Order: sequence, then structure tokens, then C-alpha cells
Amino acid sequence: MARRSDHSREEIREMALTAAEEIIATQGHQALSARKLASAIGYTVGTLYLVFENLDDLILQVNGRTLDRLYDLIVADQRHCDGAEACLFQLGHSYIRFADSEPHAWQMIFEHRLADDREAPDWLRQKVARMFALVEERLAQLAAQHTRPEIAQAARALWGGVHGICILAINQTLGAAGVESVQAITHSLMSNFVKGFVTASTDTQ
Amino acid sequence: MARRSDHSREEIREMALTAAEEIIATQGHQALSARKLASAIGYTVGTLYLVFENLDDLILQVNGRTLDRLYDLIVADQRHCDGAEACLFQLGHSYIRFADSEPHAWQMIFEHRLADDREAPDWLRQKVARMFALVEERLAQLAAQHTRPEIAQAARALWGGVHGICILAINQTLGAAGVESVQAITHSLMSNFVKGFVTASTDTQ
DNA sequence: ACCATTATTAAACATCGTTCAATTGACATG
DNA sequence: CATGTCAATTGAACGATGTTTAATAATGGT
Repeated sequence: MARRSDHSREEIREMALTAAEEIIATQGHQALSARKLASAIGYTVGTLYLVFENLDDLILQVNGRTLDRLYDLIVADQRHCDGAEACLFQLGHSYIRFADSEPHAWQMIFEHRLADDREAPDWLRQKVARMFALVEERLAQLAAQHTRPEIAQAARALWGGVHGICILAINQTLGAAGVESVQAITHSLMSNFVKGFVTASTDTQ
Repeated sequence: MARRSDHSREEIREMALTAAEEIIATQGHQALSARKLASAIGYTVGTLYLVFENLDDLILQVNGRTLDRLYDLIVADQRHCDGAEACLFQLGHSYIRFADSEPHAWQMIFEHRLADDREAPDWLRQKVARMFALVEERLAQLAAQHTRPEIAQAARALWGGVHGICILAINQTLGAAGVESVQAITHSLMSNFVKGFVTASTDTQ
């Protein structure tokens, strides 16, 4: 049994987040409970509530770390592509690959509902905005004739699109067998969209 | 207090599903509980378990009815459009409009997890397949030079894309203000994708 | 050695999904 | 009309959930 000052608050926080990630990865986020998590790190529930405001708060922290891993993977992959178009496609493929490798953690980002319709904290929104920026950057390189708002809108359309394919694939709604098939569908979306976008006149949003 | 044979099993089923839809629409699917639902129809929990296998089963039924309303709306809207392209765009707009008008019911379709990773029942999958077929049909009219598998893949890419924008919009991840803005983003996705798809050669999936 | 501080626990609360023995009402039979 | 069968319905029970909090125990300072 853990004794006082065996671990600092920060250590307990780290242990809890790591244990939560383990539970979520292996059993899904439905399986995460305060008691299970507490016993996984050798403490009781009360201690968790000393470190986190509540379970929602803890899940937000986990989601933040997931977004960080996703961002790191995407950025790393961007170093192994040539040209704006190939790198844009790579963004989508990296996204799919991450969702396939950590489906439960990835799903939790979008399925976690905040109580009372509170909006997500700013630090979390910024982690998302950071990824939108990558897409915008590549799109801007590809379609210089478009205005900045058009680029921004296209980035949302494209990233939303990739995201949707990802969701339906995980839900097995697409009838797609294996990651390669999902990658192919994603590639279809991206390549056709980009082809349309770069040949579009400015007023065609 | 309800007495024996006040309502047939089928009547209770209908009352429960209607009451569940009301709770979900106004308070979200997190607020749906067996006791709350039972008291809403003037019965107790036990009666619910006489009519439904469990809450998961009940939610599946609700989702089925939601998909039916969605399909009906889409089909109805398809009568007021001219030309394959306009009608394809209309499919997306109808989808967004429905999700905006019944966000909680719509979200539940995709967020409901079946226990133990059981797969969705066949009658539910068919309701989804029915809608894919509409997209495929319009795409086939638009891009006759493509093979059937290419059409099928494009339909999944496009519908997944529209779906993803919808999700991110509801999650307020897109920073889009109002339905019109979401419709604009969706239109950007669809029009650019279609432009790319119809001008693509057969081997460009 | 004692005290003040505080980390940690364990029990409590309300609610959840689900089950099931007990009850109660309706209907058929005599 | 009385009686008995049957099933619709109840309500209590079970284990689990998130969250709070009074009690406890261990630490560091004086």
C-alpha cells in the first residue's frame, strides 16, 4: 500500500495518465473507471480526486497526450515526403495510420462529451488547430491562386473528410477490409479533391 | 399505475421508443436511463426488459428509426433537384441539415458501442447501405467512364467526407459558425471532389 | 517528544443496468 | 358467480459507477 510521499503529486499524475492510456488502449474507454484506475497505480479513488478535478478532467489530459503523439507522428512523417502534394497526401495517411494503431485513444478524442455542453479548454483546441495549420500550409503551397479564407475552408473540408472516412472505417460502416483499403479510399478523396481545388477559379469555394 | 393489458407489448414498445427519442433529443443520449424512461411511460424498469433485451437493444431500435427518418428526408429532398451533380450535392446538404436538426439522435448512431465488440445487426447495416446506394447512383450518372468498384470507392470517400465534416462541426472543432458555414464547407468538399473525379482517368482512384 | 500538516484511506451517497421472486389483475372454466 | 390459472407488472436486490468527506496515519518542523 502506497504511503505518504512515496510519490509526488506530479508522479501520481503521470502514473495515472499512463495507466489510463493502458486501460483505454487494451479495453476501450468504456472500461476506464476510477476504482480500476486507482488500483492500477496502487492508490484508492480519493487520491485520484486530489490530482484531477474529476474523471472528465483526466480524460481531457489523456486526449491532450494522444493529440501530442498524433502530432509528433505526423510531423515526423512530413520529413519523408517530397513536394506539396505528396506531403499533403502523407498528412492523411499518417492520420489514418495513427487511428489504426491506437483506435481507442483516437476515438476518445472525439467521443468524449463534456458535461453540460461546456466547451473544450483552450490548450486542447490549440492542439487541434496546430494540425489544421499543417493542412492549410500544404494546401497553400498547392493552390497559390486561392485566398487565405478559401484555403482555410478547403483545409477544413479535406481534414473533415479524412476524419470521416477514418470514423466510418473504425465503425466498420465502410465495409473496408484492412488499413490498406482505408488508405486507398482516403487517397481517392484527397487526390480528387486536390485536383478539383487547384484547377478551380477563385470564386469556386 | 399501469395495469395489465392497458397496453399491448407493441404499444409499450412504441411508447418507450418515442419517449426515448424525446429524452435523447432534449437531453442527449447520456441522459437516457432505464428508470427515467420507464417512468416517462408510466411503467417500471422490469417492464422495459420484457419488451427489449436490454438498453443496448433499445438504442439500436432508436438508431434504426433515426436512420429511417434520415433516409426519408434525403429521398424527399431528391425530388426537388435537377441534374446528377445538383442532386449529389443535395444529398450532402440534406445530410447536414438532418444532423443539425437532430444532433443528439444523429450522434448516437455512430457513438453507440455494442458490448463486447459485437457487430451491428444486419437490418441496421442495410439501412446504411441504402444511403450509400443513393450516393453511388448519382456518382455513376456523373462519371460514366469509371468502373463500378471505382464508383463504390468514390461514394465511400465522399460520404465519409461529408460525415466527417458533420462530426467536427457538431464537436465545434471546425470553428464554423452556424449551419450555413458547415454547408459551405461541405459544398467545397463535394464540388472539388466531383470536379476531380469526373475529369480523372480510369486508373486514378 | 510532540505537534501541525497533509497524504491517504475507507465508507458513504446517489445513480446506473439488470435480474427475479412476489404480487396483482384479467380471463377461462366450472 | 366463484375459483383457479396465467402472465403482466412491480419493487427490491445486486454489483458497479462517479464523487465527496470524515477519519486516520505518516511526515517534517520545533
